[in-house]
Amino acid sequence: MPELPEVEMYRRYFEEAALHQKISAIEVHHPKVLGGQEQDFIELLTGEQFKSSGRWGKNLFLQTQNDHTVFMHFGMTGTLDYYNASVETPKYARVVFCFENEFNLAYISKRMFGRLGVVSSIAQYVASKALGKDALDISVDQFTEALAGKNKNIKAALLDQSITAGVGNWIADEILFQAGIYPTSSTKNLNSGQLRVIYDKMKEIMQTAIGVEAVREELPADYITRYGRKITIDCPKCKRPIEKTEVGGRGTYACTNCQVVVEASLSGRQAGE
DNA sequence: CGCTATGTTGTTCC
DNA sequence: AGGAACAACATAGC
Repeated sequence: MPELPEVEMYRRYFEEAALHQKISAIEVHHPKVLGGQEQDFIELLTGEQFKSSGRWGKNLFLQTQNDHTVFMHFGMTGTLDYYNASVETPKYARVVFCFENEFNLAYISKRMFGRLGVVSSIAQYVASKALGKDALDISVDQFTEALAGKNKNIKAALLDQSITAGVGNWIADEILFQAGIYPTSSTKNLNSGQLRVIYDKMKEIMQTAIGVEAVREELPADYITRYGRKITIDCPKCKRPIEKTEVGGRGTYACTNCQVVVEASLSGRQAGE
Protein backbone atom coordinates (compact mmCIF):
# COMPACT_ATOMS: atom_id res chain seq x y z
CA MET A 1 0.00 0.00 0.00
CA PRO A 2 2.90 2.25 -0.38
CA GLU A 3 2.62 5.95 -0.79
CA LEU A 4 5.17 8.09 1.00
CA PRO A 5 3.84 7.52 4.55
CA GLU A 6 3.74 3.75 4.17
CA VAL A 7 7.25 3.66 2.76
CA GLU A 8 8.42 5.78 5.68
CA MET A 9 6.89 3.17 7.98
CA TYR A 10 8.75 0.44 6.12
CA ARG A 11 11.96 2.40 6.58
CA ARG A 12 11.47 2.68 10.32
CA TYR A 13 10.53 -0.97 10.54
CA PHE A 14 13.71 -1.89 8.72
CA GLU A 15 15.82 0.35 10.98
CA GLU A 16 14.45 -1.29 14.09
CA ALA A 17 14.74 -4.80 12.78
CA ALA A 18 17.56 -5.47 10.41
CA LEU A 19 20.60 -3.20 10.91
CA HIS A 20 24.14 -4.38 11.67
CA GLN A 21 23.67 -8.03 10.89
CA LYS A 22 25.75 -9.89 8.38
CA ILE A 23 23.89 -11.04 5.29
CA SER A 24 24.71 -14.72 5.12
CA ALA A 25 22.68 -15.47 2.00
CA ILE A 26 20.21 -13.98 -0.42
CA GLU A 27 17.37 -16.05 -1.77
CA VAL A 28 15.87 -14.93 -5.06
CA HIS A 29 12.45 -16.47 -5.40
CA HIS A 30 11.48 -14.43 -8.42
CA PRO A 31 14.34 -12.92 -10.42
CA LYS A 32 12.10 -10.58 -12.36
CA VAL A 33 11.88 -8.09 -9.48
CA LEU A 34 15.66 -7.65 -9.75
CA GLY A 35 15.44 -6.60 -13.37
CA GLY A 36 18.16 -8.91 -14.65
CA GLN A 37 20.58 -7.90 -11.89
CA GLU A 38 20.41 -11.17 -9.99
CA GLN A 39 24.08 -12.20 -10.05
CA ASP A 40 25.45 -8.75 -9.25
CA PHE A 41 22.89 -8.31 -6.52
CA ILE A 42 23.87 -11.51 -4.76
CA GLU A 43 27.60 -11.02 -5.22
CA LEU A 44 27.70 -7.41 -4.09
CA LEU A 45 25.55 -7.87 -1.00
CA THR A 46 26.30 -11.26 0.44
CA GLY A 47 28.54 -10.80 3.48
CA GLU A 48 27.62 -7.12 3.83
CA GLN A 49 25.78 -5.47 6.72
CA PHE A 50 23.15 -2.77 6.44
CA LYS A 51 24.14 0.31 8.37
CA SER A 52 21.61 2.97 7.40
CA SER A 53 18.48 3.67 5.43
CA GLY A 54 16.97 6.46 3.41
CA ARG A 55 13.80 7.33 1.58
CA TRP A 56 13.01 9.51 -1.41
CA GLY A 57 9.36 9.72 -2.32
CA LYS A 58 8.05 6.18 -2.48
CA ASN A 59 11.53 4.67 -2.78
CA LEU A 60 13.32 3.05 0.12
CA PHE A 61 17.11 2.77 0.27
CA LEU A 62 19.17 0.41 2.41
CA GLN A 63 22.88 1.16 2.65
CA THR A 64 25.65 -1.24 3.58
CA GLN A 65 28.94 -0.61 5.37
CA ASN A 66 30.76 -0.76 2.03
CA ASP A 67 28.43 1.83 0.52
CA HIS A 68 26.34 -0.39 -1.63
CA THR A 69 22.83 1.00 -1.84
CA VAL A 70 19.82 -1.25 -2.25
CA PHE A 71 16.81 0.54 -3.71
CA MET A 72 13.31 -0.78 -3.22
CA HIS A 73 10.18 0.37 -4.95
CA PHE A 74 7.02 -1.38 -3.89
CA GLY A 75 4.61 -0.92 -6.76
CA MET A 76 1.03 -1.26 -5.59
CA THR A 77 1.30 -4.30 -3.39
CA GLY A 78 4.75 -4.42 -1.85
CA THR A 79 5.88 -4.62 1.75
CA LEU A 80 8.65 -5.88 4.01
CA ASP A 81 8.56 -8.72 6.50
CA TYR A 82 11.23 -9.52 9.09
CA TYR A 83 10.73 -12.97 10.49
CA ASN A 84 12.43 -15.89 12.16
CA ALA A 85 14.06 -18.13 9.59
CA SER A 86 12.51 -21.18 11.22
CA VAL A 87 9.01 -20.21 10.14
CA GLU A 88 7.58 -20.54 6.68
CA THR A 89 8.64 -18.02 4.05
CA PRO A 90 5.88 -15.43 3.67
CA LYS A 91 3.68 -15.66 0.61
CA TYR A 92 4.81 -13.54 -2.33
CA ALA A 93 8.30 -13.11 -0.90
CA ARG A 94 10.36 -12.38 -4.02
CA VAL A 95 13.79 -11.71 -2.52
CA VAL A 96 14.88 -12.73 0.99
CA PHE A 97 17.92 -11.45 2.87
CA CYS A 98 19.07 -14.13 5.33
CA PHE A 99 21.02 -12.80 8.31
CA GLU A 100 23.44 -14.60 10.57
CA ASN A 101 21.10 -14.24 13.53
CA GLU A 102 18.63 -16.61 11.90
CA PHE A 103 16.22 -13.87 10.96
CA ASN A 104 15.20 -13.04 7.42
CA LEU A 105 14.04 -9.88 5.71
CA ALA A 106 11.64 -10.53 2.86
CA TYR A 107 10.82 -8.15 0.03
CA ILE A 108 7.21 -9.01 -0.73
CA SER A 109 5.43 -8.09 -3.93
CA LYS A 110 2.16 -9.75 -4.69
CA ARG A 111 1.45 -8.23 -8.07
CA MET A 112 5.11 -8.05 -9.09
CA PHE A 113 4.92 -4.35 -9.90
CA GLY A 114 7.71 -3.50 -7.48
CA ARG A 115 11.43 -3.58 -8.21
CA LEU A 116 14.60 -3.65 -6.18
CA GLY A 117 18.26 -3.63 -7.04
CA VAL A 118 21.65 -2.26 -6.13
CA VAL A 119 22.96 1.18 -7.14
CA SER A 120 26.00 3.22 -6.22
CA SER A 121 24.10 5.96 -4.40
CA ILE A 122 20.70 7.43 -3.70
CA ALA A 123 21.61 10.41 -5.86
CA GLN A 124 22.40 8.17 -8.80
CA TYR A 125 19.05 6.40 -8.53
CA VAL A 126 17.13 9.66 -8.12
CA ALA A 127 18.84 11.10 -11.19
CA SER A 128 18.24 8.01 -13.29
CA LYS A 129 14.54 8.08 -12.47
CA ALA A 130 14.35 11.88 -12.81
CA LEU A 131 12.59 12.16 -9.48
CA GLY A 132 11.55 15.54 -8.18
CA LYS A 133 12.25 16.53 -4.62
CA ASP A 134 10.68 14.46 -1.88
CA ALA A 135 7.24 15.73 -0.91
CA LEU A 136 8.37 16.26 2.68
CA ASP A 137 11.56 18.09 1.74
CA ILE A 138 10.42 20.31 -1.10
CA SER A 139 10.07 24.02 -0.37
CA VAL A 140 7.08 26.01 -1.53
CA ASP A 141 9.30 27.88 -3.98
CA GLN A 142 10.64 24.64 -5.41
CA PHE A 143 7.10 23.26 -5.66
CA THR A 144 5.89 26.35 -7.47
CA GLU A 145 8.91 26.33 -9.76
CA ALA A 146 8.43 22.65 -10.61
CA LEU A 147 4.86 23.41 -11.74
CA ALA A 148 5.75 26.54 -13.68
CA GLY A 149 4.90 26.31 -17.35
CA LYS A 150 2.98 23.08 -16.90
CA ASN A 151 -0.49 22.76 -18.32
CA LYS A 152 -1.90 19.61 -16.86
CA ASN A 153 -4.60 18.92 -14.38
CA ILE A 154 -3.48 19.37 -10.81
CA LYS A 155 -4.16 15.80 -9.86
CA ALA A 156 -1.90 14.46 -12.61
CA ALA A 157 0.73 17.00 -11.58
CA LEU A 158 0.65 15.83 -7.97
CA LEU A 159 1.04 12.23 -9.11
CA ASP A 160 3.96 13.16 -11.38
CA GLN A 161 7.02 11.92 -9.51
CA SER A 162 9.30 14.20 -11.52
CA ILE A 163 7.56 17.25 -10.05
CA THR A 164 7.52 16.07 -6.46
CA ALA A 165 8.06 12.50 -5.29
CA GLY A 166 5.85 10.60 -2.89
CA VAL A 167 2.24 11.57 -3.64
CA GLY A 168 0.07 8.62 -4.68
CA ASN A 169 -3.50 8.30 -5.80
CA TRP A 170 -5.17 8.47 -2.43
CA ILE A 171 -3.09 11.29 -1.04
CA ALA A 172 -3.58 13.32 -4.21
CA ASP A 173 -7.33 13.07 -3.67
CA GLU A 174 -6.98 14.01 -0.02
CA ILE A 175 -4.77 17.01 -0.77
CA LEU A 176 -7.25 18.41 -3.27
CA PHE A 177 -10.22 17.71 -1.03
CA GLN A 178 -8.59 19.49 1.90
CA ALA A 179 -7.49 22.33 -0.37
CA GLY A 180 -11.01 22.69 -1.82
CA ILE A 181 -9.76 22.44 -5.38
CA TYR A 182 -11.29 20.14 -7.98
CA PRO A 183 -8.82 17.61 -9.44
CA THR A 184 -9.24 18.61 -13.09
CA SER A 185 -8.25 22.22 -12.48
CA SER A 186 -5.27 23.06 -14.68
CA THR A 187 -2.00 24.00 -13.05
CA LYS A 188 -1.73 27.00 -15.34
CA ASN A 189 -4.87 28.51 -13.81
CA LEU A 190 -3.81 28.15 -10.20
CA ASN A 191 -2.50 31.30 -8.57
CA SER A 192 0.28 31.42 -6.04
CA GLY A 193 -2.15 31.47 -3.12
CA GLN A 194 -3.86 28.32 -4.34
CA LEU A 195 -0.55 26.59 -4.94
CA ARG A 196 0.48 27.54 -1.44
CA VAL A 197 -2.65 25.94 0.00
CA ILE A 198 -2.05 22.74 -1.99
CA TYR A 199 1.56 22.69 -0.84
CA ASP A 200 0.59 23.20 2.80
CA LYS A 201 -2.05 20.46 2.65
CA MET A 202 0.38 18.09 1.02
CA LYS A 203 2.83 18.48 3.90
CA GLU A 204 0.13 18.41 6.55
CA ILE A 205 -1.44 15.22 5.17
CA MET A 206 1.90 13.46 4.81
CA GLN A 207 2.86 14.33 8.37
CA THR A 208 -0.57 13.40 9.70
CA ALA A 209 -0.45 10.03 7.95
CA ILE A 210 3.01 9.33 9.33
CA GLY A 211 1.77 10.42 12.75
CA VAL A 212 -0.83 7.65 12.75
CA GLU A 213 1.73 5.22 11.34
CA ALA A 214 -0.11 5.18 8.03
CA VAL A 215 -3.09 3.41 9.57
CA ARG A 216 -5.94 4.65 7.47
CA GLU A 217 -8.67 4.20 10.05
CA GLU A 218 -6.81 6.51 12.41
CA LEU A 219 -6.76 9.45 10.03
CA PRO A 220 -8.79 12.50 11.08
CA ALA A 221 -12.56 12.26 10.71
CA ASP A 222 -12.65 14.91 7.99
CA TYR A 223 -10.38 12.95 5.64
CA ILE A 224 -12.12 11.35 2.67
CA THR A 225 -9.48 8.65 2.36
CA ARG A 226 -10.04 7.42 5.86
CA TYR A 227 -12.17 4.44 4.96
CA GLY A 228 -10.63 3.33 1.70
CA ARG A 229 -12.69 2.73 -1.36
CA LYS A 230 -14.99 0.06 -0.09
CA ILE A 231 -17.17 2.39 1.90
CA THR A 232 -19.24 4.96 0.12
CA ILE A 233 -19.04 8.06 2.23
CA ASP A 234 -20.64 11.44 2.21
CA CYS A 235 -18.51 14.56 2.24
CA PRO A 236 -17.33 15.14 5.83
CA LYS A 237 -17.91 18.86 5.35
CA CYS A 238 -21.19 19.26 3.46
CA LYS A 239 -22.60 15.72 3.79
CA ARG A 240 -23.33 15.37 0.10
CA PRO A 241 -22.20 12.20 -1.67
CA ILE A 242 -18.56 12.01 -2.70
CA GLU A 243 -18.22 11.75 -6.46
CA LYS A 244 -16.21 8.96 -8.10
CA THR A 245 -14.73 9.74 -11.49
CA GLU A 246 -11.56 9.11 -13.44
CA VAL A 247 -8.85 11.75 -13.74
CA GLY A 248 -5.52 11.10 -15.39
CA GLY A 249 -6.47 7.47 -15.77
CA ARG A 250 -6.89 6.97 -12.03
CA GLY A 251 -9.96 6.50 -9.88
CA THR A 252 -10.68 9.85 -8.27
CA TYR A 253 -12.85 10.85 -5.32
CA ALA A 254 -13.99 14.43 -4.88
CA CYS A 255 -16.80 16.61 -3.58
CA THR A 256 -18.36 18.67 -6.35
CA ASN A 257 -19.77 21.04 -3.77
CA CYS A 258 -16.68 21.74 -1.67
CA GLN A 259 -14.02 21.59 -4.39
CA VAL A 260 -14.01 24.33 -7.01
CA VAL A 261 -12.91 23.97 -10.60
CA VAL A 262 -10.36 26.73 -11.07
CA GLU A 263 -10.91 28.37 -14.46
CA ALA A 264 -8.70 30.78 -16.34
CA SER A 265 -9.27 34.27 -14.99
CA LEU A 266 -10.87 36.63 -17.49
CA SER A 267 -8.51 39.48 -16.66
CA GLY A 268 -5.56 37.36 -17.62
CA ARG A 269 -3.88 38.17 -14.35
CA GLN A 270 -5.09 36.93 -11.06
CA ALA A 271 -5.56 38.77 -7.82
CA GLY A 272 -2.55 38.66 -5.58
CA GLU A 273 -0.06 38.00 -8.35
C1' DC B 1 -17.17 -13.33 -16.01
C1' DG B 2 -16.04 -8.48 -15.86
C1' DC B 3 -14.25 -4.83 -13.37
C1' DT B 4 -11.17 -2.59 -10.21
C1' DA B 5 -6.88 -1.89 -7.59
C1' DT B 6 -2.15 2.53 -2.81
C1' DG B 7 2.29 2.43 -9.52
C1' DT B 8 5.38 3.05 -13.36
C1' DT B 9 6.73 2.88 -18.11
C1' DG B 10 6.36 2.96 -22.94
C1' DT B 11 3.72 4.00 -27.20
C1' DT B 12 0.85 6.59 -30.05
C1' DC B 13 -1.65 10.35 -31.26
C1' DC B 14 -2.83 15.33 -31.23
C1' DA C 1 7.33 19.67 -26.99
C1' DG C 2 4.10 18.50 -23.90
C1' DG C 3 0.16 16.30 -22.64
C1' DA C 4 -3.61 12.88 -22.92
C1' DA C 5 -5.14 8.34 -23.59
C1' DC C 6 -4.15 3.73 -23.37
C1' DA C 7 -1.90 -0.64 -22.81
C1' DA C 8 1.13 -3.55 -20.29
C1' DC C 9 2.88 -5.67 -16.24
C1' DA C 10 0.46 -9.90 -12.41
C1' DT C 11 -2.79 -11.15 -9.07
C1' DA C 12 -6.71 -11.02 -5.94
C1' DG C 13 -11.22 -9.78 -4.55
C1' DC C 14 -15.84 -8.36 -5.29
